[in-house]
Amino acid sequence: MKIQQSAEDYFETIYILKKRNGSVRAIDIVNEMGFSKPTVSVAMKKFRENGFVTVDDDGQIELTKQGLYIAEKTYEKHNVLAKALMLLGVEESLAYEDACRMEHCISDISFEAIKNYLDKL
Amino acid sequence: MKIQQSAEDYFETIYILKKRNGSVRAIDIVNEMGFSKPTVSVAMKKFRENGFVTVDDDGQIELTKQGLYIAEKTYEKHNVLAKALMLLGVEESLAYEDACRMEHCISDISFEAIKNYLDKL
DNA sequence: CGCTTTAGTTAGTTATAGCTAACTTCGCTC
DNA sequence: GAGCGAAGTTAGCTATAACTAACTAAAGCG
Repeated sequence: MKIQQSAEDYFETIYILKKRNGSVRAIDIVNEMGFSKPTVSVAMKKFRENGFVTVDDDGQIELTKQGLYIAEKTYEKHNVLAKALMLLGVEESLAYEDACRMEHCISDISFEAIKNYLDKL
Repeated sequence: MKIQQSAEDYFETIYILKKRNGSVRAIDIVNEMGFSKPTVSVAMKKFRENGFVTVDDDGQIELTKQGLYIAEKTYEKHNVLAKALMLLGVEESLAYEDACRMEHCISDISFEAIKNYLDKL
C-alpha cells in the first residue's frame, strides 16, 4: 500500500487524538476531520488490512509501529513548517493550514534542511 | 471550474514550452509531462471549454489571460520555492522537484512571505 | 495514388477518496 | 423487555485524473 496524503492526515489525526484524549474511536476521527462515518470506516478498514492501525473489540484504534512512524514524522513536519512560516510573518492559523498541505509534499531531505536552519536561529 | 493542482501544472508547462519553443501543441505537452495523448487531449478540451486556453485550427495552444495568470504565478512559485530550498543547502534537482509539489499547496500570503525574506538577503 | 507516420479524439477502464442511504449492533432508559 | 440513540458497516454513487485500444484526419513519401 502506497501511503497517500490522506493516509498521513489520518495517522496524524489519530496520533493527536490519542495524545489529547487517551483513546481514539472512528467517531472521534469523524468529528475531528469532518468526514462522514462511512468514509472513516472504510479508511480504517484499509489501514487495518495494511498493518497501519489495530482496532480492538471496543472500537479502540491504535497506531501500529508502522503507522506511528508516519504519524510522528507528519506531525513534526506540520509543526516545524508552521513555525517556519510564522517566523516569516505568516499568521498562525494560516501557517498551520498551509503547513498541513505542505507536510505531504516536502521530501525528508528538504524538511531536514528547513529544520536545521530553524535550529540554528 | 475549480483549478486543481494538475491544471496548474499543465498551464505552467504550456507557459514554459511557449517560452522555449515559441509554440505549443498537445503532443509537446505529452512529451514534456509524460502523460498519454488522450490524457492531454481531454485536459485541453476541458481547459478550452473553461476559457483557460485557446486552440487554433493548426492545433496551436495558447493560454488565455486567465490561464496565463495562473501559469505565471505557478512558475514564479516554483522558482522561488526551489531557490529558497537551495539556499538552505538542498540539491538543485530535488529542490525543483519538491518545489513543483509545494507550489500547489502554499497560499499566496505564505508565498509572499518567503519571497520577501529572500529579497531581503 | 496509396501507404505510413504523426497528431488528435472518442470510448471505455482504473484507482483514489469523498458522499448518502440504509442497515446492524449494542447499550441504556423507561 | 421495547424502544431509542450512538457507533460502525455495507452498498452504491460521484468526481478527478490517469490509462489503453481503437478510431480519424492530414501530411509526406515513394
